[in-house]
Amino acid sequence: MRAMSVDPIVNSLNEAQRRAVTSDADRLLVLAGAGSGKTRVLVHRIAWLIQACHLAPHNILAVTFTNKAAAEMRHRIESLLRAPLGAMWVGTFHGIAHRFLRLHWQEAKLPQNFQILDSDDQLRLVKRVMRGMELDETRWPPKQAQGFINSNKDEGLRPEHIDDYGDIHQKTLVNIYQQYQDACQTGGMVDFAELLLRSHELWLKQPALLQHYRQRFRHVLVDEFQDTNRIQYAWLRMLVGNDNAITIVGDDDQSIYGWRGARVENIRQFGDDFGRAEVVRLEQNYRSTSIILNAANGVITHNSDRLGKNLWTSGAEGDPISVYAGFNEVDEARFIAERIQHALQQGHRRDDIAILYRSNAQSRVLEEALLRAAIPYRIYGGHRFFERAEIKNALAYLRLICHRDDDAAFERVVNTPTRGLGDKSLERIRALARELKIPLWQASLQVLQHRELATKAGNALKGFLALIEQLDQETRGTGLSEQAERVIGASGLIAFHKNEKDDRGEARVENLKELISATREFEISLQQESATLAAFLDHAALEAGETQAGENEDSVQMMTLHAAKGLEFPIVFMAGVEEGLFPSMQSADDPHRMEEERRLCYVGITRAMKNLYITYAESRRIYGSEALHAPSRFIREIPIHLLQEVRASARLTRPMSTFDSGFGGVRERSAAYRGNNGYGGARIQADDSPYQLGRSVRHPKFGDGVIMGCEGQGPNARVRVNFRGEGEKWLVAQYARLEFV
DNA sequence: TCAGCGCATGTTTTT
DNA sequence: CATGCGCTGA
Repeated sequence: MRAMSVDPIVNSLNEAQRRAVTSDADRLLVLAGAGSGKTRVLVHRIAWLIQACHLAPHNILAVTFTNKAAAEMRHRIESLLRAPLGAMWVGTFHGIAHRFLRLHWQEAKLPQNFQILDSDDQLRLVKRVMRGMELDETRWPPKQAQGFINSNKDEGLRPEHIDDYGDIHQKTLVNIYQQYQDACQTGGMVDFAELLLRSHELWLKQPALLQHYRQRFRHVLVDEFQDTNRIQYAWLRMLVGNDNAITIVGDDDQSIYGWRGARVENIRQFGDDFGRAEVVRLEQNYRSTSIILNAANGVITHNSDRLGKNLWTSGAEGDPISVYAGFNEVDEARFIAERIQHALQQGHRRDDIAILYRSNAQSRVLEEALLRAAIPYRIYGGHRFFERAEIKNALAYLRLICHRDDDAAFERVVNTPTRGLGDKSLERIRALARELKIPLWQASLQVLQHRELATKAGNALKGFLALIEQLDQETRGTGLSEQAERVIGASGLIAFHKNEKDDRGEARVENLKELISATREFEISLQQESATLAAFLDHAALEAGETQAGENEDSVQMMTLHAAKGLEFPIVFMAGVEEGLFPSMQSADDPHRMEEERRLCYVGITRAMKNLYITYAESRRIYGSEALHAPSRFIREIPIHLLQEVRASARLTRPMSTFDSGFGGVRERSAAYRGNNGYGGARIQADDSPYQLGRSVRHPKFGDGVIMGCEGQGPNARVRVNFRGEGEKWLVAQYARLEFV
């Protein structure tokens, strides 16, 4: 390996990138603007450390925020070096902290088989603890308590470190935190924030261990440093110490997670705190046209709190940014769908196009518009695979099998599928568990022993305990996938979900089957012997699973602005760019939050490579009622010569011109708009086919529905109808006997 | 045990 | 508006 030339590592880099990659500074801060080759620098620097500085992969630790980023980084390093890097640690903060805790469970005072609690499990546990404290859930929202616990852990604080100011409210929350923590400890459970806090404390209390890792990790590299929170910062600080090297890469202008504890200040603090750092700025952008870049710069310069950086490109100027004012959100969506269709006709791939929005609630109308235009799309976000209820149920069975004391799992499935074990019996078990500070499983055994339950409930409980024991014994020594298959089969979950009356039941059964194949894939991806049930459960908890249906199909990408960070698309639509929505209303009063909104806008704009469309609606239905919003201040912050207003088709005259009125002047709405049917009506159809999109129809068998699409003409036309209850069907017009209603 | 009702609630999200 | 939750009654 050493004989290899380092040329490929540095040749393709620009001057700044090369300085960053080859720097011999112990503390290197790379301020990397959007699209400036951030990941590239990180990847090449690691390769450089290995090949030019002869650092063993074993001595390097690379930390990211998401599993996806970690996987991508490893992959890119390996393909650059053309060698696998088994010994190098690349992972998320949480993944790495977890690894430490697994290796040193004893020193960390955890049971060997401790389990990871995801936020859903955590909330349930918080609720349980609160019920034990007899707190009124309306006065003390469990979600808020959960947030309190997590944000304190993220700050590195234990209950005893929190000052309650003698305030009852605060006192109660601290108390909940304490009791929750006790419950975690007895149950051998660790939540996400705990992974970091615990491993930080582990080093604090075990200097020898810390020393060992300091000797091992000579160089630590961190991606997206602007997203680190306090505990992550402290964790890094401790691991690096005074003698090791650290490279951090980040962009203060892309800090959009302040609301969940990320501290941009960490970047600024880095220099002082770690000792003088060399700073390299990456300002040349390789992604976007200069118009898009200048727009982004125009917006972000309105923030005062910046380290300062100016992106530039040597590339083409490109097309102006299109701004469209929809008269309502349906019209806005219609416009977007129409433009997408146009782009597709020009030969663009659907994958090249993204629609970005501030809040998930916006996706629905957009989705409907794409559906109507028959454009395949994919929505990022929402529930991921391992977070789905049916999957969590199945996993709970598996968790109980390898860990009887897992109370979260116990609670979840003692009565799922329902087996006649009511809340009263359960409460008795919980009470005993609380009293004796023992897990629910053991409490159940005792309750049974003392015959404290009604016969029916008692038998149900006995049956449940026996089922778990039996499955454990039967599947001992069998492979993971076989075990999963057997357990899911015996749990009765399949029948349970099949019987659900919604049409969702079927999908759930499918998901359960997919879970079994996920265990198979897991076996294949690891060596057989390390693919244990416990390992799979960790995997499920730490990687919620990107698996989404239709992932491979070429489709338009829809996601929130947050979810878009780190991605790029030739064509980007930013929808709902209105005051109150984006920037969000709840950020209006706080200048810091307003700056974060602006950074979010900066992130959004810089996702676009060639074409950017900014759209907003003059009127939008929000929470049932209609709201009139002014165009977002962010539009005004873009230099006006970069913008081009897209006017609605000639059929209607706009009541307000975006530019003439100086944004947000006259808000008069003409009667012509009110009269239309909510489908962007007047403008949408010139079609003489009776099967118009959105039209309500009735079918003798399927009942009422709405036309979602139409192919062909005349009697042979095929019509796509979304029936209430029946879902979507394709019908041939001449046989369908559709009635218009 | 489960359906049905009234009520509160309503950004952004990874691990 | 629309969803999700807790509580109530059969």
